[in-house]
Amino acid sequence: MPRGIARDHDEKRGGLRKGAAAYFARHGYDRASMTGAARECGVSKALIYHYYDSKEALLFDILDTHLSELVEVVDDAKGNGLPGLIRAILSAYEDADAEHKLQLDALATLPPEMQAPLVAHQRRLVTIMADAVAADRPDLPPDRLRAVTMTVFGILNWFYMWHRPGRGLSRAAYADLAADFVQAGLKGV
Amino acid sequence: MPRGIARDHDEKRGGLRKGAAAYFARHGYDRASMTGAARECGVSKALIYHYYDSKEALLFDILDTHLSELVEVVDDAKGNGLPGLIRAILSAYEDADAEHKLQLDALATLPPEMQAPLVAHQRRLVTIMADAVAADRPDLPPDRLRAVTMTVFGILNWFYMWHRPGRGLSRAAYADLAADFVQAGLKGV
DNA sequence: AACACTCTTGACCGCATGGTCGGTTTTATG
DNA sequence: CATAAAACCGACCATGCGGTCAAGAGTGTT
Repeated sequence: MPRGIARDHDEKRGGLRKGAAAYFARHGYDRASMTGAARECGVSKALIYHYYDSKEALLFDILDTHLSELVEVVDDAKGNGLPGLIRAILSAYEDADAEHKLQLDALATLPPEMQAPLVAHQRRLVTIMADAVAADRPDLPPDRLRAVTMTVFGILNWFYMWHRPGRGLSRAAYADLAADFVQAGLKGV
Repeated sequence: MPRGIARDHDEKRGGLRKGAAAYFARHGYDRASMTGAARECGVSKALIYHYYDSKEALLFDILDTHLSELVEVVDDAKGNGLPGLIRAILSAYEDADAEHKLQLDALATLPPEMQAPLVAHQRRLVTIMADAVAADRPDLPPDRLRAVTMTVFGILNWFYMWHRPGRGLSRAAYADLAADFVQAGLKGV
């Protein structure tokens, strides 16, 4: 038997994933070229195609890894109530701004069969959040519960669009503000 | 002097703007081809280039028209307080889902000098919203005022991502819920 | 009627892109 | 040490894109 896969195969792949995610997010997935992503990672384009079958497969791996980690974080935090969830999610985005941005504006470009497992992850996040909201407001009918849940995600998902590190409230300070805002808001609907 | 511009020039241009916006939004601005947009509008690609200098110029006109109308609507509604503003914005998005989506994910692809006037419109919207928030909570320091303002925009801008016409709460019902949520939330920060 | 210009088109062009290929180097395994 | 596959690359290819062009049809003005 000849040599198998390199010992650092997974780390290399991870490096490409991270580098490509940053490049894709900065330029927009569609505009970003594989040649550019390769240069950003310091490798040849052909090497990326050694690790990934296609640009789409690379994007899928980026999003799948990101969403899996997010589900894990949220799963661990669901015991701490709605404020705990909000803080956990904002904190998890800390080093994943690129991946998060990609999720919002490139996921839809994948073919349905690749989208499906990613959407399943998203649904799990939504379910956990909805449960946390329902714990505070068990009286809400389903459609209002869903509306409030998506309202919370709107707040969280919008954060990366306006927040500039080092300016204005810190991430942690905003997490506190958002948690307070949501908890108070919940009493008003 | 020979003939001037056709009487229906502006309507034709408006039709292209609307058709192209829908097509761009459905496929994503970068993926969407001018050939496809032309087919959607029932004209040849060359004709679009008769009305617009470039794909970017077309995008600019779509966004500029949309944001101008939005500023107008918001300006008219700013007398009705925060809830009035929220309802006015959600209602204005009613027939502008495509334009709104484009604003969020394609504006950044324009060159800086084309972005500038559009960003100026956005800033005007933010200012008006911030004033409405400050009217309810004049005690908020600037960075918290800004954070709360962007929180409200997060709620509003996320709406199109999860709402499916005919399912769940109606647009108007959600506008009421969002207004209540924000007003209550404001008391908690 | 004659003109000059707009409106409209199908065919075409140069270029950047996603992806491939043949080859060289490296390395785990026997 | 031999070997077979993995790791890696520069050059290449086909396709689809934004944009152009030459030409015809239609129309307000003189």
